[in-house]
Amino acid sequence: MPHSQRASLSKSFYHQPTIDLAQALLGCILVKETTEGVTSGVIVETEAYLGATDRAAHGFKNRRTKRTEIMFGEPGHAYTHLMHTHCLINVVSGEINQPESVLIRALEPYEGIDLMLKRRPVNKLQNLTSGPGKLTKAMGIDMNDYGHSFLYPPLFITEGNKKPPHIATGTRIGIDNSGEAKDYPLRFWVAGNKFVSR
DNA sequence: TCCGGGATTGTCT
DNA sequence: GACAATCCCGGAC
Repeated sequence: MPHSQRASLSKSFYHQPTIDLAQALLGCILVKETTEGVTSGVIVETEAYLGATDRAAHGFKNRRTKRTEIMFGEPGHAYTHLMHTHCLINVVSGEINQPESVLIRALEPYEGIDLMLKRRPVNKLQNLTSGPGKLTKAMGIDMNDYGHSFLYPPLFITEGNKKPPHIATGTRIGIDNSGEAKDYPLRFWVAGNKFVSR
């Protein structure tokens, strides 16, 4: 059975602490269904953003705006936002009124690779979804997905097949202007995987 | 209304 | 390694 037909992860999965969730998501499958077809990929890289106390997070000091609103709600929803010309996707975590999230930074392509290549032509498969802006374009994820629940199609997450991966840890990418927060070890990836962003 | 900046990527040197 | 592309968001005025 293709992963796109498997059941999504349960609601309780998203209620674990943000750092635990960031690691638990590694090896799971992100699926997006559109009229063009189904695409999916194994999550191989994530970053945790700890909300009120994390200067690098959009929810720092509980800053609540139209953009960050979804993070103050229930975990398990999609927080999409624009960065330069790209759309980035996060999994909302933390309980109500805790603006925390997990950024999905890289995928290993799984289903619908032809469709992903059509949306985002690249020479090497390794470049297809190995970055937060790359994977959203390849899968057709955009601001229309803001606030969508990962429990249901057309955008959802299923359990992976493989055993729990070996997880490597490091500092987050692209937040050099965030004071001491730039040194927090909140980036997680599948050790040795070719599709990690860097 | 204006202005500065950003959780990126691709291209050029 | 450096830098431009490109555009929405949020704060200031």
